[in-house]
Amino acid sequence: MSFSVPEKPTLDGLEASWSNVWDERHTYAFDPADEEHPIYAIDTPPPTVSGSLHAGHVLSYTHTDIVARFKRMRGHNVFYPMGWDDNGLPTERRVQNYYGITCDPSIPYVPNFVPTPKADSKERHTPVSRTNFIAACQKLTTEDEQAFENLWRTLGLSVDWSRTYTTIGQRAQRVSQLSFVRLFRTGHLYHAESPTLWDVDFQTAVSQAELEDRETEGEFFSFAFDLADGSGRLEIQSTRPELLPACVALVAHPDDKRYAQYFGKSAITPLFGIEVPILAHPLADPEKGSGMAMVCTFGDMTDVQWWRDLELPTRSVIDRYGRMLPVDFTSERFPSRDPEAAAECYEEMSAKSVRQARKAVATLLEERRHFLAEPRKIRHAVKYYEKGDKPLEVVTSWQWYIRTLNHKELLLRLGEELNWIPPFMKVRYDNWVRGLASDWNISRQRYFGIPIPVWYPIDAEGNVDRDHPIIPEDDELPIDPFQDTPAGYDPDQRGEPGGFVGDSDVMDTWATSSLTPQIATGWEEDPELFARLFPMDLRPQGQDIIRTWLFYTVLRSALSQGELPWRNTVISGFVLDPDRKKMSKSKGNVVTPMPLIEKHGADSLRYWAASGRPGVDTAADENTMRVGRRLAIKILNASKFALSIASGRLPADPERQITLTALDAALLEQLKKTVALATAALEEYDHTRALEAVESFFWSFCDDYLELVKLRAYGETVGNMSFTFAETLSARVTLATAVRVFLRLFAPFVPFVTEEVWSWFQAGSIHRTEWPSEHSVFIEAQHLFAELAPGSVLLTGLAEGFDPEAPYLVLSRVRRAKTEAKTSMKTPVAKLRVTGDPEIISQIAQARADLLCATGATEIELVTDPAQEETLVEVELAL
RNA sequence: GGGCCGUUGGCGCAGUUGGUAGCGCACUUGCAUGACACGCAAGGGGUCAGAGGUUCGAGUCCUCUACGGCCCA
Repeated sequence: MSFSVPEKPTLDGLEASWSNVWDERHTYAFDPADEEHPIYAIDTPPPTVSGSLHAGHVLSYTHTDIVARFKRMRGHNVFYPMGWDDNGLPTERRVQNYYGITCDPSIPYVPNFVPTPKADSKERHTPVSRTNFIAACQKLTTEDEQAFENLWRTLGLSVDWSRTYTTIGQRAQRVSQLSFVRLFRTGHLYHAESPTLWDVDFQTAVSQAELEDRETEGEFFSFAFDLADGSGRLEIQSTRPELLPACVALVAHPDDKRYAQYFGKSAITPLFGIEVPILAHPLADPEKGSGMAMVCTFGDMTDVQWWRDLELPTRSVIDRYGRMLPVDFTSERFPSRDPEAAAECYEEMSAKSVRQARKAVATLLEERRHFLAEPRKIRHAVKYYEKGDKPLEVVTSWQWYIRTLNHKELLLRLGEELNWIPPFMKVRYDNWVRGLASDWNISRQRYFGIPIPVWYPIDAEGNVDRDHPIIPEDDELPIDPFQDTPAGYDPDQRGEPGGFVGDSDVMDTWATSSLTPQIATGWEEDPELFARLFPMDLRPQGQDIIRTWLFYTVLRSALSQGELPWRNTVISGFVLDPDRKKMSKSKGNVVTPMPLIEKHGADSLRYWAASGRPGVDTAADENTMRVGRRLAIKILNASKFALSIASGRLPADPERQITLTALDAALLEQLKKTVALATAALEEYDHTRALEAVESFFWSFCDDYLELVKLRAYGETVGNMSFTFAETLSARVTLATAVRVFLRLFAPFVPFVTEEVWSWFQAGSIHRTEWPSEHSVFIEAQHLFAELAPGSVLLTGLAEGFDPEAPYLVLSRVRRAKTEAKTSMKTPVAKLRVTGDPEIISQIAQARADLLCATGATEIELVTDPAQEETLVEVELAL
């Protein structure tokens, strides 16, 4: 066995040197030509490049990398690409702030425009054309992606970087648009003018998954509706009286006895005098306010449901900017009994913001004595866009929807088929699917996204005909309906009567990132590859995006492939700051990884990540990283020591047949058990248990086994004792085997230090070496033996039932005696007597020479006493 | 309001099918010994959030409560 160990091994610089070597040698490349090995395909989460990578990413991506490395060593052809999510609103916002520009589609394109980082953040943003804006987005995301890749390489992720994709790239555009047109043709996608949650600042529609409830101060107003037949009046309580002109009905719960007599009658809206029906609906909450609610088009999504279920008319009063629309109370839509009075009241509100209008209408209600009680301050949950600052409004607009509501059962069944790690995470998916309230709106009124691949005809009068969208053919894709012309039209017909117009919207980012399995595996591009890779094996992801990313991906795959996109999902927990608070930008407690790598080393950071179980929140604990660093250093030193002893010069005259000593054989047995345990744990995605098993075996190897056998392994004469060639060789083979095996068991966790040590004595990457098995341990020992002593034969002779704990106990008791005497471990032992039952004594006898060497005793007296249950070790030091 | 997870020595965590508690860090006391002082040895420290139940026996199963966290209304 030949090897070259640095004089003073170090962890410093391993990240840079080995990540370069891995890159140059394509160590982690997926081999599409390999038909022999089973494929293991990972659907990596594409991180949002407009954000920054934090310790949470390190946790989850390291877990995935451990799986990738384990599977690769188990002989799988691992498909492990990285994606970057650079599409969408977060990127737009970063670009706006970074370059100080804002998109204005009405401005013409400037060919030589070069965005430059803005020095002063307070400076006004410069408006630029849509094309220039998109170019700026592309420039910045490219730079951001490079920084992300560097971090991942430094962390040692075994990604195949030749297969990187982005969610705004050509491939993603084609896949997203292709999926769009396919879903349109199969009826899973539709276009409708319907009430939609709308952010008035961002000027875009928002989907159910992007909602956030926020506790907000509000006022509960109590006012009266007169019954239309003049027989009395009804009390209504509402937080949004400005919607009174938009009222289309009153509803109460069908079982609410207080109101049973009124169902079927009608009432008159105060101030505006519009007659509205009184109806029953189970969603009306008898406990809330007076138990009777007014339905307005639209205050919230409950209104939308009432409006749908009860087939009510539409009276929109709020525009897309959150201002009150003009209303004509003589029209059919707003049939007021007293149009003049209604118009006079509405005059106070028209064109005002929602808040101002609320104030105005409250004043009117007060003046005209419609209030039944003083307004009452309350705190209530109001829906916001998760990135927005103003409450969402419901506006009616044209949007594209993917059907979800009629697929609930299918989606639940697929959730059942998926292997969830940990299993309880499935509940979140089930709850989400059961609670779906609307189809998925994928239109976004933004710029940096994948265009909706649709045009609309313009009729002779110049009206856009949205009922007959023009859908491109598959082979035209990807298209930009702003640049490209539909078949059968000339470019100069754009916007003209009898011509066409492009859909100006882009797709929701999730509409693309829900297709990462299809994008990565070559769907509709490389059918052969796709057939081999899809469905994929693993989806790792955060628990916070089960209802978005996981759910949407399952949906897309269900609708286009009719099956799950992957077989397993590992859900990671959150990273908490060292005080066990959830990290968030607003708290300013976000832990960034690069400084941690610089301080502790990549292996140490990975060790920390590996100590967190899937689904369990884990604190960013530097202490654990220090432990990881200690382990890495120990691997370095112990390996160097064991290898240098094992490869020392041997005395001549080898014996022909050699049997391992009982202690050495027992160590190999322990090694086999450790291999079995770690392998089983990793197969179940329980990397924590695997690491614990390997780690604890390794420390016992260093502290007990190594100490016991080192003199024997040197093969020198110690005092009055000398070892045979066979005894020395037995120790050396065992040491070298142990190093080879535990390095590989550690390799998925700490890839840098294990690769470093491996390179001292083996050709090729450890990460491409076969994972050890119980069966292989002894075979490897034989191979090493053949190298160390050519021509000799190693007999099995593995000692059944030999427990190394027996000699370890004696060693430990002698150490205790020395510690208690506050003396050096080198202190000789004058007398050593062990009393115990016959089995224990016989085991200790088999390690007698090793014990004499390690304890510094010249003789060991063994007393057999079947009555001695607990082994008694008597030590007398030669002080 | 509904759901999920957690509560084990000062801190961070293990505890497979129920059988009188383990690990690491920290702490204390020592040790220059043929790799490692970023080391080694030994030691002290917990009636497993609380109450009740099942059982010969519960950290481990059941019920309730409290506290913490997250998700959804």
